[in-house]
Amino acid sequence: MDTKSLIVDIATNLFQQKGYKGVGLNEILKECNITKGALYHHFPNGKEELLIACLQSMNESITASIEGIFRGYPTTLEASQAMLEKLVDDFDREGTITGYTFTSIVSEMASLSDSIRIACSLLYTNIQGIYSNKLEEDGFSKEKAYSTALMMTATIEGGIMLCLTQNTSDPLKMISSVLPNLLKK
Amino acid sequence: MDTKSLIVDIATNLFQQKGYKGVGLNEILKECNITKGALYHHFPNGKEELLIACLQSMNESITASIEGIFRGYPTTLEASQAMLEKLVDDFDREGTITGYTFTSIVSEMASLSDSIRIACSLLYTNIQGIYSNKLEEDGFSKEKAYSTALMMTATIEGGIMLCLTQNTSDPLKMISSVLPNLLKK
DNA sequence: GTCTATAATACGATAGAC
DNA sequence: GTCTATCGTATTATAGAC
Repeated sequence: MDTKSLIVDIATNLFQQKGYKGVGLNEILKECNITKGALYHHFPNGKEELLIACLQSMNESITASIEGIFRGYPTTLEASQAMLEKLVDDFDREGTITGYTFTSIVSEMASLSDSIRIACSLLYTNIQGIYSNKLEEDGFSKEKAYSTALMMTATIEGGIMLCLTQNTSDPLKMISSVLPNLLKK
Repeated sequence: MDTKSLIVDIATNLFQQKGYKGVGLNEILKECNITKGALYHHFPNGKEELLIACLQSMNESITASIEGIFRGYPTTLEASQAMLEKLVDDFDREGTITGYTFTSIVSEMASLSDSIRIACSLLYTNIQGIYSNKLEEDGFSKEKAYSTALMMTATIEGGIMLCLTQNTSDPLKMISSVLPNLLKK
């Protein structure tokens, strides 16, 4: 594996856990076992350039992961519940949720950097698009699919926040059990 | 107004906008027009003690604000839509949402400090309690009221995140319009 | 492409005068 | 109760050797 990918992988993980300002370059370098010279060779504009590379990487892997799950199930309800089950398992195993969104980065940086805000926005658009397409396959009208997909995105995102805050996966479990009501035509 | 309250008020605002790590002491001091000596007199344990005071202050004012709205309307639906309308207005006017939650602090600090995580958790519990009580008044069963209140909390929280990311109040408007479905018995 | 060494600045926190 | 001055450390970033 090349150094640049290694940096992006490790930094991505750290940013998701502690947010952008919560991670120093030294911490990244230490986990990568490299030095400043190497990092600034691959990312001449420093930390913010690295963050944007991480956001793109997350965007691709998260979108691919959700698409994979949604291809594997016939209906939006089944796919969504499988996805939520995965999130619950992740949380119960690791005590945190990485690989679904980057809430901590959004809320921290949305007011500070426009280019980062837009990169985050793109991810939500992609996720919502996956939901929306599947709902249309289920027979929802375009409008109803759009509003339902938005509700799903917001609910799951908020549910993750509640899990992190209460330090239990119960909120996401509850959301999964209530999902059939949300997905009624 | 005394200095301690002034510090809490200004710091609260800054923390909500930029997160905990995103705000330096110097920025707070400058806006307060005081110096380090004054701040450390009122908060001997420094920044983290100040944050906890801010969280308590936010908790009280947010809870009181939502309770006020919920007292003023006969049903959960009407009260919730009034609350969402207020959030939308705030966003359209100020370009950001302060005074409903502290998402940025939660997601940033949940993994780092347990005492802060718990302080954040308390706010969500309070908000959810207000929703839940009103739903029981509406005739919901205790269980149904609980799960519906959780959905409301998650959805609105996620909706705020989407607004911040997309830099538009549309997600919260859409959530408000879909709310009647969520609040069906 | 990676290293070491260093710069310049910002951070949170403390001591002591008034 | 508020000030000034300072400490020690962490921050991002750069220069130059190899």
